[in-house]
Amino acid sequence: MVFKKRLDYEYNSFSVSNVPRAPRSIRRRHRTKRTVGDNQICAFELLASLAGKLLEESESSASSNASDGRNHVSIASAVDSDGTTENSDSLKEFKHSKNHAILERTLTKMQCAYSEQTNLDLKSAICKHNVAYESFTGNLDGCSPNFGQFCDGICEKDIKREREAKGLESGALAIANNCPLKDPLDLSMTFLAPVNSHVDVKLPSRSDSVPNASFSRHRNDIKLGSTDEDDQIYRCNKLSNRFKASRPPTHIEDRRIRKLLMSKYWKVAPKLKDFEHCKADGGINVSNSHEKIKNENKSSSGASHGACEMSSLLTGHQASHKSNDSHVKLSIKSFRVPKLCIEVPETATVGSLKRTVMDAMTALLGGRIHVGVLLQGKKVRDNSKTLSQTGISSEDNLDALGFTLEPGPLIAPPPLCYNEPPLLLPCGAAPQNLISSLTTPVLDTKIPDATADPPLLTNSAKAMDSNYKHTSSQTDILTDQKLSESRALVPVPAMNVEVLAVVPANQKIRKSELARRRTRRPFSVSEVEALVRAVEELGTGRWRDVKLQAFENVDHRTYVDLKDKWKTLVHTAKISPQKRRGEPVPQELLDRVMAAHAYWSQHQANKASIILELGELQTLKLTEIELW
DNA sequence: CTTAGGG
DNA sequence: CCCTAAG
Repeated sequence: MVFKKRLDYEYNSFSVSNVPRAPRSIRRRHRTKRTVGDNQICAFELLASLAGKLLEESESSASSNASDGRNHVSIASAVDSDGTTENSDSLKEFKHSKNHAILERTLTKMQCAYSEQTNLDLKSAICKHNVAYESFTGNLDGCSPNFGQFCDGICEKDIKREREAKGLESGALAIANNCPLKDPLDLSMTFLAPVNSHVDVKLPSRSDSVPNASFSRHRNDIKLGSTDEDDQIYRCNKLSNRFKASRPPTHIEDRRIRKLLMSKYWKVAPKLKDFEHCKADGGINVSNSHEKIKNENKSSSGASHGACEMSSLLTGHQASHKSNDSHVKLSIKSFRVPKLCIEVPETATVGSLKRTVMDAMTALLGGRIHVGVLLQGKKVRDNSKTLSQTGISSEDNLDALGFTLEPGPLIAPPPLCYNEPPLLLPCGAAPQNLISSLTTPVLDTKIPDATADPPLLTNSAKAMDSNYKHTSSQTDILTDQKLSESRALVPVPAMNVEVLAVVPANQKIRKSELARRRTRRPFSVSEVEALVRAVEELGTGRWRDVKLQAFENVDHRTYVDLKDKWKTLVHTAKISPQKRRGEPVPQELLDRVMAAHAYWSQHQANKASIILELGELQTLKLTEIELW
């Protein structure tokens, strides 16, 4: 190839190629240590994936699942708190998916159980079952990078510790945990997300309604576990094996996963109708049980009016009282996060699971969510009225005050968080994925740093094993579950159409972009300069080398990116300045681009012409000589 | 994995 | 930027 030819070519005692390529093996070794950023597949991606998968699954129905013998791990975060019988009905539907990992079964169980205690007091229910909550923060205001700000210490382990709402000053919406984390197997998940609402509220996650299962999150981690007292179904044996990661996940792996998810599960268009109605307190249901969703819809009651109530409901228990200074203080103790069922292949990595959950949650919370106010069950639509005029200041009415999370316009959630690793945790804590482990707290994985590779897939097999042991010792059900190959994550949104919009499943959303497209990162002039210099030296056929030489430590610039950029640079240089867009590239650089382009083009065609070329391309010549 | 190109 | 064929 051209490349080799160049190596052989010498002119005036210097080789054309100033940097001979090392043997592949060596180069590879070198590369292995390189990390590729962009691993953090944001929540939305996950969601998208889930949604797609879910939809597909729902159509293909459970039969396929059962028959193919594949096992999936399903995670449900909560059950509706307002005990309506529909829950039980819908829950039954879960049973058909026998192939699902125990977790799902557990969940089902829990749900059923839950339905029986519909009107359980939130507090009592939670405490009774020792459901623990941890919280993480998220930005409801459209997926801002802040989403990743999962602060430690946000967790509230005691209801009494709930902080007082700070009036209308804070724009944060917080979900706090009311119970101590007593059971390591908690599945509850709590969110602490800043929102634009002008009320600082704490919301216990939906877990409040799900006594048996909960997602708990420790320091940015969500733990999965079952608290089922009778049978600790949550067996991680198998799972642990599956999640073993012999090596850190590579960029490629991530992409593979994404590819799989995207290609396989996005094809089936979701039948939104099936999800049109959802419980008033509904949420995103990720599950492959189509029927279940239908049932829920059927039975759903309050959801019919308005797309809004469906998504999430700040569940009651808002304690409020009128202060002396005529301020209305509200303390929303719980915020229901819609049920979140996630199904992932047994072979999925922990990292992918984390991302899946993250995506699901992000999609849920990341959309343009609006806050609705309910008074006496009625929606207060007039934003201009004062609280007192509305009656919200009335002591009597405060108890009847409710908040809802309403899906905004059918707009894809802001992409911000997609690519920006949620890991940019301001808290200073090591960035971590939402869910650090499926098993016990022991699993907490360390996530290197925001810029490092996604920790998602970095769990060491060892750690996993140990964790698993821990878990398995308590339960062994998953043992016979063979989580076979996998399938992509299947998100099954079970909410109204509007809510669905929040999920990437909505076809109106550029699924591809939402799901996997990396964030656009325009090259800066300095980057272009570096690229040009490298290409001048190395030519246009050695992108890997260019990458190594000029962008070695810039993870988000792959050699393909560089190649593409060069392509565009050449194009840019050819078109009139008026047609150029973006940050203007100095003409000087463009000239060099053209020179190098012409130069290396010639070389490719005829290496012998290099002498002539050198004579003509002074800039290039100088650069090369200098480097040589 | 890299390259090279089309999308 | 993505995706893919090719090597």
